Amino acid sequence: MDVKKFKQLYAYEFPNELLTQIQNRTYQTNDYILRTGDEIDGLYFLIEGKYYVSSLEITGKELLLRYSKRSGILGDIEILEQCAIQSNCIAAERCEFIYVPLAVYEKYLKHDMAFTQILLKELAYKLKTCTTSSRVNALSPVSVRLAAYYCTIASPESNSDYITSSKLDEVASLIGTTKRHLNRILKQWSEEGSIHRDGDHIQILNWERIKQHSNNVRFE
Amino acid sequence: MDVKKFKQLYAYEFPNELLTQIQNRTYQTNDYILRTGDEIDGLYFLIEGKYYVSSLEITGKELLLRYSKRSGILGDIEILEQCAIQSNCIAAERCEFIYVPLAVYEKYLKHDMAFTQILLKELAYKLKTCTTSSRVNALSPVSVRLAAYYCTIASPESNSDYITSSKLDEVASLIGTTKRHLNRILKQWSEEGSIHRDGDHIQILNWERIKQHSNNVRFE
DNA sequence: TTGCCGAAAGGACAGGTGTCCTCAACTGTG
DNA sequence: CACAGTTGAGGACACCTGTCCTTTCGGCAA
Repeated sequence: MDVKKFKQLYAYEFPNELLTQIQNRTYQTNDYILRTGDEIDGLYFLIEGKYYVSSLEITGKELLLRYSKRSGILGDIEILEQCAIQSNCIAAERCEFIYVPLAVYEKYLKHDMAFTQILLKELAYKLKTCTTSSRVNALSPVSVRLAAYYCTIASPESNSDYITSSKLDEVASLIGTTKRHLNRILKQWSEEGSIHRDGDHIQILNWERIKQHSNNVRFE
Repeated sequence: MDVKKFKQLYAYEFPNELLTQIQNRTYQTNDYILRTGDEIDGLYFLIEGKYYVSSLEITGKELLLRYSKRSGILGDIEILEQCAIQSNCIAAERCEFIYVPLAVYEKYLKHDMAFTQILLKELAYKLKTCTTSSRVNALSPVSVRLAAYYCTIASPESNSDYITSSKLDEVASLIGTTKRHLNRILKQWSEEGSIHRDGDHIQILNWERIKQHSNNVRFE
């Protein structure tokens, strides 16, 4: 149980009597953590890894809503609004969560001021970034969004200039466009020498240029 | 002081000793309630009227983020994230707010569980709708957004089929487009007989058709 | 090896949308 | 009344982007 890590990240210590009831949950890359429409069963606190949140359209299209690494909470909206899961939450890499069952929240933590403050902070943060990205998404052309996407997922620590194109198709739907269009943009970037395509991999040759394309937009 | 109204809407009663410190604030149509970049001074609880939240782009473009009537809180993100005001909040009609100075929140209400729960609920609700509209906005053509806009602002109670086009230009930037394009769409709707343009006013002749155009999207 | 199949890339085309510009109507001033 | 300035509508054009379709290529079975 990584409660130490949890304490570090969220500045909160669970009461001792609850320790037996909270769990560790681990997900591998591409695992679904939450699935749209399902019922929520508790709160998930990210303590390691990275995940993304995407939502399905009426039209079958998908849209990347948020990217989270280090400290991020899942299930909060659903529990507070008492609604079905709003979006798909998928592990972008191996993820570890501290899982608090809904019953534990309802019975104890709901009345715990310090804990409530964590949720409050998190929601405010999410809302702020959602607002930003809403704005940006609505007004940025695909090329900017794609560049922003690369800038976002390229963890500064991972030195690999290779971005495993986890299916170009997938990337496309994540930023709300089509593979066709991504190809167009990638071709253009290839021609200007900013990237090199190598089968399923895309090698960024000129990060500066890509950052420039991204226009400072990030999916945080 | 409309604390009764407040209690009704938010199911919370201020401690007696705070009653002298909270205020009533009234805004007329088109008044700015909050202005992007300013410092936040407190929490605003809507108890009467309607306002909208819009945000300015780097490019100078504007985008309608949210429309609120009955019960809506302003200033929460800013206070919790300790940041400058994120968006412009403007009265769409005469608005009344209960205003809680920042100091009062910090000193008393921050530690009040019931009050914190209100904020928590509100944030969850906002986040949920923001997520929805983000999705929708990113994938709906302007015609849908315009229809949705009309459907949203046309309060069911106001029988007037006239929508004061509070400057077509303004509407355009609010839904993230240009006046030119709105003209195109309005002309089309005119031709199909759904609306009638009459100077600065737009008369909706066929609400059903407009609702159809709106594709069930709303800016709530 | 040959041929079929599925995936990926890209060509062609159309529709949505922004920009720029022109024309017409309206307003205020002399 | 005449004229200049302002504002709104709409024409022309170009670009962004999605859809559909063709071509190419690698893998796999006969």
